[in-house]
Amino acid sequence: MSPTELAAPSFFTEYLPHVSVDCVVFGFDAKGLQVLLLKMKHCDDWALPGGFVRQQEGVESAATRVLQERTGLEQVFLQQFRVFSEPRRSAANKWTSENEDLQAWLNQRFITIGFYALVPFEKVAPQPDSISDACSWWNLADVGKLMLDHNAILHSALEALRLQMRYQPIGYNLLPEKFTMPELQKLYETVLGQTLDRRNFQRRMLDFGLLEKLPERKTGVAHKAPFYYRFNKTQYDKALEEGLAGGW
Amino acid sequence: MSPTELAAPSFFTEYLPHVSVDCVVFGFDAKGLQVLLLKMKHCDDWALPGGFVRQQEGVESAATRVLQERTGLEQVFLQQFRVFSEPRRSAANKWTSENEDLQAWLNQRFITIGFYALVPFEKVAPQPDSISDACSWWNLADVGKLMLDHNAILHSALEALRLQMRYQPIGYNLLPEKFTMPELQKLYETVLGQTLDRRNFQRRMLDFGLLEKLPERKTGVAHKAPFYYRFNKTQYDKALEEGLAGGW
DNA sequence: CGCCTATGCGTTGAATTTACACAATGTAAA
DNA sequence: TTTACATTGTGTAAATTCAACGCATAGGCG
Repeated sequence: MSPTELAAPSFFTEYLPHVSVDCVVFGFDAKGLQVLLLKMKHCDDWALPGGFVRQQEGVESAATRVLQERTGLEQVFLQQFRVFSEPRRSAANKWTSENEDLQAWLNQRFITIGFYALVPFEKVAPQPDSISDACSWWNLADVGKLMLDHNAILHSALEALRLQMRYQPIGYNLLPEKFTMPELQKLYETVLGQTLDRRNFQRRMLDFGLLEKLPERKTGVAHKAPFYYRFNKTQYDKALEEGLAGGW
Repeated sequence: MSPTELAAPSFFTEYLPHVSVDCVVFGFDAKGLQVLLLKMKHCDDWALPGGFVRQQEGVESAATRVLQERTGLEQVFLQQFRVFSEPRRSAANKWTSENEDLQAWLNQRFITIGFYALVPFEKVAPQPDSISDACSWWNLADVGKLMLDHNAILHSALEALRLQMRYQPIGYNLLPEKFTMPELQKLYETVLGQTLDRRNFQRRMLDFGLLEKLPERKTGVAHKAPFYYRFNKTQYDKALEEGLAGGW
């Protein structure tokens, strides 16, 4: 081996061994709740976007980096929710690659730190990574069998998100800056998986004191045009810190 | 090196590198909420009980093993709540030991998975580990500066516990099998850090349907003797699964 | 220009939460 | 023994919150 080969960058020197991060990226559009998935090379499975932790970074940075690379977004709402570490979860790893370093890296046992992210659907430009050949949104209801235990991770993320909604507001990261009350309600109904009374929902949301009603109405819409609202970021962040009162 | 030395057990072959678990063990007695801490050798700091993850075990098993070794308890309520991974959190590691293997191991960068545990105070037999020379309960209010970022971990665990109380019952793992309503209330007040109305508390707890009133009263107590209660384990576990209604 | 659908705003009764009142019990002091 | 006192058991009324529903209005569409 030549010195240059010895000095060649390796996954084993760049990243912490045995540790990965996986991100459940939620987006929201008219069709409902969407999840960002990667189509893995050399196999039919889709997988959650994931990555590894550099020798000198924290897991949040690693997840932020993954998110930036897959979505192009700099600022995302990111929340770690659980570690998945059963030894057998990695047992199915049977990667083959011309790159021996990569192959050995991927066939390690991994413990993975699960994050969920809430991102503005329409601002995302999905980008596959080096071991996948596609990256795209999937409607939550259409997601099939995923790689390894990624179905369990996805399911767990949704549970964590539903729990979070009980005491923290959501929406700032999932909706465009201006949105209507029916759109906000649709978001809540979709994530919670239940319908809510239109009038009680509106009263409750307004009572939280996070919304600012704009003077303009949505245009080009059939029937009565709803007003636009936007979040008061100051109040919103305060509610994230201190929590909301009740919950659904 | 002889073959036997090569085959000698090493932390690096037994455990996953860079990964640790730390446990915030909560107990409860008449003096309030207690935390189990270890006095580290060769330094004045106290620390949370922690350990490492074997090559073929999950992080929950690792934490359970740590708990078993420090408390003697087999069955404990254990909940992972966050990963602590800032690179600089390990920067303060300056362990020295005659055991070079151990020294190199301890001076790695670690990401640690935080767990909190709820245990029956009076059944615990605290046992120090190999790198500590004492293991004992501390009243939460008396805890001073801990090793590394363990103060932050402890604080974060308490926050997670308070959050959990909003939608899940606690007490089964923190109280003796038979307990009085004032004892249960004291537990809630201590963890939440606020006083609660005695009569409303009782009504609410009973309405949850988790308690069974026993025909006996506490004896040897000044003033009116309160009845004993115990948890209905079936209902309790159901509530852990499905969550409670409201919250404080 | 009326029809239909969805929004804005409001009302009412039920359910829950909160704040107290009062009797009962057992210890300890008078 | 009696009395005082602290604490528990049970109940109730007011206040607040929650849930279900009514109705007028706006705006596109035939």
